[in-house]
Amino acid sequence: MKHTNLKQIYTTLLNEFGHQDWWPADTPFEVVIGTVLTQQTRWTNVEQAIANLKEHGLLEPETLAQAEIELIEELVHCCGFYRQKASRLNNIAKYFADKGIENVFSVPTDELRDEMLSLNGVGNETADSIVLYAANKPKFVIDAYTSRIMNCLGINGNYIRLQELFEQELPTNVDLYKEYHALIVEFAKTYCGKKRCGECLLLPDAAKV
DNA sequence: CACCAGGTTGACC
DNA sequence: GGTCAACATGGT
Repeated sequence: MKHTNLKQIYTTLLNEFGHQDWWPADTPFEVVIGTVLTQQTRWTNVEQAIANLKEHGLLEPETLAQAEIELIEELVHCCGFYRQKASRLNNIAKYFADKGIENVFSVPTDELRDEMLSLNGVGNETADSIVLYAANKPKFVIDAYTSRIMNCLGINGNYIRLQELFEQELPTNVDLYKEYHALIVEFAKTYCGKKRCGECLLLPDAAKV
């Protein structure tokens, strides 16, 4: 079994890129909306869609839940997959409007994760992003970049396996989880293309123990 | 013009 | 458990 030095890698990334301070949003519910909109989509497009929703006062569970699907489709069109995203957002808004966002978030971490997973359009990464960045509970977010980098370092495994690896090797800390995931994304966007794998500045720190 | 983006789902093996 | 097409716009 291979080992990595995930703490060392974190330090390297932080020194290289500085604090990312994710997730950019005014409210927790805006984070929830963002997690769905950003699926397979550039963040600049998400910002536009969020601005559109905000203009129409649809960045709250109650109003978004009652909005016309056609209008939501129009506002999130720039994010792609706009039909499914519109209906999923509307459905998610109904869930939060019905339960109350404070109530939704005031359950134990794993319970919240399961609740989010039960919503259509919310898979592993989106559920964990909501748990971590909207509810401020400790769940390490794995994404395609993280998997790619770990594979690059010789660590393979499915989502849960990689998540357990990070959560076991790192101290349970919300701010650390937030910053680490953000740093991985910023690093990978520049240095780890799907086909390209440039000189990896992580390799020295990822050496086997 | 081809490829990719801060994925998820349902069908199938 | 894993793989795959479908979902769709916008940037390089």
